[in-house]
Amino acid sequence: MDEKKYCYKYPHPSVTTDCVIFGFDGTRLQVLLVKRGIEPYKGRWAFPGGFLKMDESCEEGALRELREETGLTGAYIEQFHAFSDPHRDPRERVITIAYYALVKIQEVQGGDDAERAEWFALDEVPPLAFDHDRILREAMKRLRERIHFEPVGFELLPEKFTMKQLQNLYEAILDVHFDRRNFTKKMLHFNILNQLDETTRPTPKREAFLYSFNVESYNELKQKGFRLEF
Amino acid sequence: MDEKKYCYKYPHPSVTTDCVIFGFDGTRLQVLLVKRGIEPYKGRWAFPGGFLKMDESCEEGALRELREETGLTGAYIEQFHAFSDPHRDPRERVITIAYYALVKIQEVQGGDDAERAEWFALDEVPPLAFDHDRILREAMKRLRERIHFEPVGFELLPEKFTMKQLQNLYEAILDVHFDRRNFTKKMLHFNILNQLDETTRPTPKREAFLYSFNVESYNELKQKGFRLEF
DNA sequence: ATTTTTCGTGTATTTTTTACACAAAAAGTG
DNA sequence: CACTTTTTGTGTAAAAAATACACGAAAAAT
Repeated sequence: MDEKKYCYKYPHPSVTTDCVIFGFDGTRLQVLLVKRGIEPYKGRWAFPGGFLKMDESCEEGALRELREETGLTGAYIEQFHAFSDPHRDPRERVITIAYYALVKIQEVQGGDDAERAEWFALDEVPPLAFDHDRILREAMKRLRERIHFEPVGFELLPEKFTMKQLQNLYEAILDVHFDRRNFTKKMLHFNILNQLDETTRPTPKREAFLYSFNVESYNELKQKGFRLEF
Repeated sequence: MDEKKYCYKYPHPSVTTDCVIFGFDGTRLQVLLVKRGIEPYKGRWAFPGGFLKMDESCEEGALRELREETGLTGAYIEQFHAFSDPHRDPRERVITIAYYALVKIQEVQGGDDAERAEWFALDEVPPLAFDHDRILREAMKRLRERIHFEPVGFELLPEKFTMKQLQNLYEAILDVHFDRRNFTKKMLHFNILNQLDETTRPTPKREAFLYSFNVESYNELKQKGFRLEF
């Protein structure tokens, strides 16, 4: 029989963490999904996540699940919402604390013990398990706000990137279009980019300058309470 | 004996909601605290909150606790963070989903069955129970961000208010100072204010125009994805 | 009547945003 | 090799927004 040895005077909900993992392929935003191997929603795609242990904070739990299910370690994660509809899980009362992670997509491919994990472009995400469709919408909404206060590119782009990639990223997240020249001008004015001497090696057409983020300048700027305007 | 009849195969944390209630007295931001009547932290001030029931969402739970502990009904609340340090409550593992409420302070005074509730100006908040000091800091941080996307004055100011009150509110939340003339100009350009024919009745010195928010214009503007800039 | 406080208002200057076009680099084509 | 195609770097003029700033009028207190 399954022994139920943890007893309480009042009913307690289960608590899970789920993690929406964002990556950027240079053109489009992507999310990493895992295929569920068990009921409910067996065979459906979902965000990696699972039950919280009693001796870990939600952040620790989210990072652990990330590692276990996708092989990702030390990702940048940020909590964005707790989902608590009493019937969001058909089995029992489960509250999930949702995080989003920003990862460099090219550092994730391969090396994962989770073959069940797969990247999907945002506009090609299949119907998800549980209320994960809603979770994704909320994650996007939060990311869109976040980008005004933090240069999320730090986490999503490779060390070296072109101005076009950076612009593509902002356009993908905010779903807008910028004039190429004005975007460059504005971005450089923030003074948080290093223009490198190198250019793109496997050049597509004409080779472009590479940039990297200047963490020191960014932190300095942030101290003064600035905002990235777009 | 205290019967423990709710049993699970794995340990479950307790889940509570807590609510940081912001009000504005025309000059300063205030928060509503309740004095704890029981251990732990008996006699310390804390945010109203309590255990979540199994058949209610966190939002419902937060609103219920608000009503029970302060008499407030139908407040505007917004979830902002789940606090989950394994030792944040000395008794047992408790995860709290924290909300902030924005209320019209003048509609709250009196009428409360909770005499234990009291308003404190932000810079006069006493040391709080549990990790509520941290919760307050996070709530402020979130409110400060929120104000760039939503006119929080809708909820914090009375129906009719003066431009000075509105300016004081923005200054209190953002902790900055604006030029009176420039603030007025900018605010009116958003076109979400109705200038009323009335002026302040119990006039302090010279009477000032009263304004109200124009919800329709605001919603229109919001649809287009605008941002309040300050 | 005088003083004190708060209110409403406008303009000139600076800064930021926006719109916009051409020449050079590389690759692909035949 | 010439030619075409795609992508890159770059600057300027016009419009809009942000800023700095001062005085006269209304009301209350004395």
